[in-house]
Amino acid sequence: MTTRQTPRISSRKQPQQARSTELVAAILQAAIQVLAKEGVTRFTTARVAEKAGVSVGSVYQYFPNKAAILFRLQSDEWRQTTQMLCGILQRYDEAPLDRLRTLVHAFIQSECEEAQMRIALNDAAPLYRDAPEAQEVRAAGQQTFEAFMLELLPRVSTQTRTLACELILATLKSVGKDFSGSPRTDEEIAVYADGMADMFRAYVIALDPANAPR
Amino acid sequence: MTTRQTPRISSRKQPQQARSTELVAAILQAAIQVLAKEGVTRFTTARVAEKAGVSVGSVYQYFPNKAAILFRLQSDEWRQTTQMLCGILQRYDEAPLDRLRTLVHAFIQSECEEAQMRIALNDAAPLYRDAPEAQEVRAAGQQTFEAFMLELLPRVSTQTRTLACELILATLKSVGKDFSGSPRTDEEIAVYADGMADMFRAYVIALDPANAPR
Amino acid sequence: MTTRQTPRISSRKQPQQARSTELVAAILQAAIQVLAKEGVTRFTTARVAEKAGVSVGSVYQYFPNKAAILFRLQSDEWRQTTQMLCGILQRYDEAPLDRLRTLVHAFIQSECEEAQMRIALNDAAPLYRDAPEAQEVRAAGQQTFEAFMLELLPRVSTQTRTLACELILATLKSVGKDFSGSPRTDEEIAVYADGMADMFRAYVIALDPANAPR
Amino acid sequence: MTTRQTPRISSRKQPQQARSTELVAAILQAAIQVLAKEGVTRFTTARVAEKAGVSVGSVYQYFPNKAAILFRLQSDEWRQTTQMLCGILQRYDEAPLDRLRTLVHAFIQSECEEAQMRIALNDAAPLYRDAPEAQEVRAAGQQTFEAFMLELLPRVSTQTRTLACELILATLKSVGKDFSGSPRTDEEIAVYADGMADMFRAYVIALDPANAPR
DNA sequence: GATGAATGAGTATTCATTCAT
DNA sequence: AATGAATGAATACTCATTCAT
Repeated sequence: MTTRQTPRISSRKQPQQARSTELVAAILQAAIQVLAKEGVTRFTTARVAEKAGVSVGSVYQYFPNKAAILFRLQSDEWRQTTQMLCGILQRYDEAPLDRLRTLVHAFIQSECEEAQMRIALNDAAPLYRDAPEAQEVRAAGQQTFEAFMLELLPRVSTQTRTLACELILATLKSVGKDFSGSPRTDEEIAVYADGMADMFRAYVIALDPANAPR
Repeated sequence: MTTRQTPRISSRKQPQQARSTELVAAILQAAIQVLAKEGVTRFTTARVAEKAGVSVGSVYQYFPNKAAILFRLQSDEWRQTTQMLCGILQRYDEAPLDRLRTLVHAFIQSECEEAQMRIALNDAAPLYRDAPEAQEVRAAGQQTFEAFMLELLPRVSTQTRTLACELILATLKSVGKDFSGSPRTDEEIAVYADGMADMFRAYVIALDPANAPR
Repeated sequence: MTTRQTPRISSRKQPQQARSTELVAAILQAAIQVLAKEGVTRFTTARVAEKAGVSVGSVYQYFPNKAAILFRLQSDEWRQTTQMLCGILQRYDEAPLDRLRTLVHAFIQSECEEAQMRIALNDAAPLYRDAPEAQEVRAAGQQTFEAFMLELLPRVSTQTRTLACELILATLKSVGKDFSGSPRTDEEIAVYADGMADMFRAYVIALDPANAPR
Repeated sequence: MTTRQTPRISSRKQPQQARSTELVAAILQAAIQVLAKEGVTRFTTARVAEKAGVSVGSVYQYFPNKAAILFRLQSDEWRQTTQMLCGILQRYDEAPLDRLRTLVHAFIQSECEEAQMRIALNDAAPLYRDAPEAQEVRAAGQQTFEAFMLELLPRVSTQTRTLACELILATLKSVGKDFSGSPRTDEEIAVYADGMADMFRAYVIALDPANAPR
């Protein structure tokens, strides 16, 4: 395997002034639009700059390269999703399996929003996937979910729990992505999410029958 | 959304002579290598031709464009996988849930083989995804699985069964792809496949408890 | 000026056998169709061969290169036109100026037939223009016309007559080509041809008033 | 007839700064040289860029495609010629038929200048002919000539005058082009232009004998 | 003679990135 | 800091022509 370049992807500078923050926001907004409207293959820095109403130079002032913009878009999205999911998982007043169902619904729904852009962003994965920063962001959300699984499956071996955790998260993520690949109605989304929640529920109960409703 | 072009992807000519078949094979082999070694972004017809030891012109003699090569690679793989899975699903002497477990193992394992190339091929999806030919190939395998699910869940409503079918296939496919994204040992593969099979099993039993072992 | 290649354009071999003659005819017919249907830029030997139902190799058996096909098309057309015009000019029972008018009509009309192909053929001129053979063919028709002009302007100096001859022929040819560039109705063709004939008539009478009707 | 594409041909950006204007000029100059030296078939953006001493990218910064360069060359020439001819036609102190003669001389002469390049440019016509912008430019010059013809043939029916106008302009243009196809001495040019002017003169007088000298 | 597979130079165009202003 | 002109490597695809069978 030839060494493939994995350029640095972090922002070139931390925009601390209001002006800069606005600029970065404008660039990201423009990037989202270009991505949704033109697809990955036509996602160019020039187009982003034009849409953002700034010069290419300015884009390169805040992002070291094209991949960095895409990566930023992706990690912002991960951050948001993670936050949302963590919020749901920590509603300790709801039964764990209910929270899981709620989470599945929320996740699938959010995946289906702006699907066009998400597909394009996903298509762009080869451009930023190999960057080390990408790994970190992805790891973050896992923590909370592991805590939740501990709550759900306290009597199960760590190994089994970890596997269940990985499996459910992976399913949520990949199948959600796959599902959102085609346009869906709210009805379809609800039905699909319910199905997935049912599957997770059955799995969790199978792992520890104590989770079965009395 | 601007109209994105979806070029024809079918083979330019059916190689009926031995010579031609070899050539096509050489091109596809070369394509696999280029894909694995260089990744999608560096997957060019010129590189494929060079690796195959033929001229670019010859590549274009058998494939109308770059996407067609990738699509061919993908559909060949789909065909193989589908065949394998169908073979497993039709072992009527084995208990259905055992067959499902076998299938999961076989699938995950096959996904992890040549992972490098598969990832790259997956990354290339935007290039052939929209082609009509792609839809057809994908639809083919679903038939057999639906028959199998009918065997497994005969008492369940069609709607529910269809949903379960979709869900399980999607999970297999997407989660399998996701899992194979990182290098895995045989041990890891076996454990993961078992976990997934457990999940499917629990789901199926939940849908129709008659599937539970006595 | 860099030396531009002016390859030989004559037929590679004189097809003396019936079979060959048919082949050449088929190729030329196909060439006409390709030219009319696809335009110069898409006029390729492969397309001609396919249309003619022969192999590229066979095309190259009878024509040394692509330009030769085009040149042959052109010179065949010149030959035909020349014959037609000579026929008209030699109707000694008609008044010379009437013959000239008839000739103009016939020429403009013939130019407007198969205009599509003629335009394409004209566009292809750079491909065969420089060939020495092209000169010869063009010179042929001039003879007869000079004879006719001598009949028409016997009392005028050779120099003047030659000039008039050149001028009228050039006008006929170029303006005819230009006029046939746009699609025309029979009515338009007749009117235009009449105009041109009027102009030539006035010119001829001005050169020798003896040509004026009494 | 298959649809042939007709790409946009207008300049990509208006060069408002001195630097840019120079660049455009350099590109056009280079284009003229390449055209004259190599002919249409070897007229490539790369060669133009190299001759101009700029990068291909820069060429594409100012011209959307190759045809646009050729079209620009052609329309610049049309503009110049038109201006010159209009200037001559509006010398109201000269007799109309004298102006016509002057015009013919000027036109033929100008056609014979840079003939090499003009031929090549003409050969390139298929590349820009179909563009809508081309139509407009060509229509412009016609206005002035129509006005002149009205001055010359006030008593003639509109239809006849329009025909004469078309005919004379077409002859000027096409026969001029044809004549300039071969290299010519000043002497030859003068003689030929005189011949053409004689022909026009005779035609105009025939249409309205009032134009005949007393 | 006929075939048509194979060749590979040639072409237009794009786009990430830099850097002088 | 901001600009955007300039760069030029890279890429998909075509097509005239040859030549082994």
